[in-house]
Amino acid sequence: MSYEKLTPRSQDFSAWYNEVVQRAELADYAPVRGCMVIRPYGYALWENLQKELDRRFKATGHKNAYFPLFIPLSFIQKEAEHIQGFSPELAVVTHGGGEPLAEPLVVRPTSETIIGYMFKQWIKSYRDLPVLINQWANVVRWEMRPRLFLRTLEFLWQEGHTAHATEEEAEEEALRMLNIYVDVAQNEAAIPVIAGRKSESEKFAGALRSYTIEAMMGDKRALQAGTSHNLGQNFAKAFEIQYLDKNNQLQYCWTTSWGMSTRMIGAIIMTHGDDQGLILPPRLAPIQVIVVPIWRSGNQDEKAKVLESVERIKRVLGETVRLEVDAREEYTPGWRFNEWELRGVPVRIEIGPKDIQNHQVVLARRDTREKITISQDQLAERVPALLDNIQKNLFERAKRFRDENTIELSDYAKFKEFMEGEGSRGFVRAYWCGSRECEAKIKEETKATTRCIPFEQPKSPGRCIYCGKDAKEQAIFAKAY
RNA sequence: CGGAGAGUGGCGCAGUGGCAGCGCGCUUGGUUUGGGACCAAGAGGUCGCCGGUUCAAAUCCGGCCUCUCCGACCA
Repeated sequence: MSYEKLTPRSQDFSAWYNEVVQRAELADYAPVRGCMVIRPYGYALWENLQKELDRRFKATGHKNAYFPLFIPLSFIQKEAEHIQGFSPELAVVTHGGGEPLAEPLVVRPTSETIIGYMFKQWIKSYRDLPVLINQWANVVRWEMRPRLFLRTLEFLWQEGHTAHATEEEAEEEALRMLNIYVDVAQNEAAIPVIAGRKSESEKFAGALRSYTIEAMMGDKRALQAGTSHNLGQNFAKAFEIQYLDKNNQLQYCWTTSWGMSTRMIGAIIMTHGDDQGLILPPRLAPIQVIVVPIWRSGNQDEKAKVLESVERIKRVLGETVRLEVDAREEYTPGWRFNEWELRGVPVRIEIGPKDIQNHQVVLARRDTREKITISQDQLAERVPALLDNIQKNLFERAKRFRDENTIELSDYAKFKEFMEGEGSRGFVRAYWCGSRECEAKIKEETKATTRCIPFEQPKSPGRCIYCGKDAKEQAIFAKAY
């Protein structure tokens, strides 16, 4: 590990981001362009996020299953908008076992089609509904410009797929799952998000309506952190997912799909990190507390006493918090402090000869880098409370940052000025008439896209920021990842 | 696919035709340890690939490949 300082966030955000990902050992570049290796520390973070999502999916009645990686090309082509949206980024297998394949196989970019095909086999009656399925999987999209965690050719995610008897049920499901994403993003990842509907041009290829949660990153750009789609009957019709209702009438199902990916790890890094490196929200941090013992070398007695206290700390906290000890003698305390700050551990416990003497420890919190000295007797009470406090603080801090960088505008000249130049100055809330033309013009002229039409809207209607015509709703505009 | 930059020990770089180097990391020994310690001795390289020029190429010429960053596209 090098001694070199990270590139400051303010100087070059993407250099900072790449350095943090690699030096914190979250991930590394793979030998194939656009592919990455998720290292144990990064994977542990993903597993914690998975647990929180999975728990909520199961609590709302969903069951996990697994569908194949390969999809017949013809499946993808069945839904018109779907193939249009995905064909540019498909990885296609043309040979197998040394022979050309009769029909090329697509490596799944998402699984609506193959799951739709299976739903057709499984669903016959209204009694079979709803079908509530989730799968944890990898998917492949041949992206032009990859970026660690945010956009890689292969990524990990969960994709939920459900089938319902009525439009209302499907709509309710899509919103229910979006709310779970809001909950996980805000309460686990400490990332404030704006929930809303995607515009027609930004919605999922083949969906009736797409819902999204949008977050603001540390460079004020927007990141889509999760999506949920009401697919209407589009896929049901393409794959003939039909059931007989109570009146013996054949009906098409209403389906949904929803996903959250390893991109969330990128969101966590870019929302909370600082010039020292990563800052992980306690609830998802693989290591919540790192203990750094300190002693003078050659003083065996002192070392024994310090390590004895460390054992006591482990006994007191080991059951309730994810705790590790870094007792490496080849690194000075200062080196270890920096190392664990780079890796984003929320709380550090420093314990050395002075502390032993006074029966105390030093707690250093990662978010504010503040140090507090407490009695060892208070550990069991103070450490979990501190973790909670950090979790809250991270969320509040990120929310404040987002709100400070969100502006409501009604004048297009001001809008343009706000979006001008490289980088981003934040989110704009503005009335928008809903037309594709205005949206496209705005994008062309400012590089800002509609991120979502938030559920929370002002009471009164207004005038479109671009064309000035009547507009029922406001949209969030921003430069996005 | 357009624009920019880079490929030389694990990482970061220097090296404009003549012995392949520096810093960090790594190994060993010793001294250290409350905010990125120090000393000493080591290990580690077909200089991205192919071809050409030359007595001689990391260096010059031609071609190719790869990666990163910025744009178009996207979870």
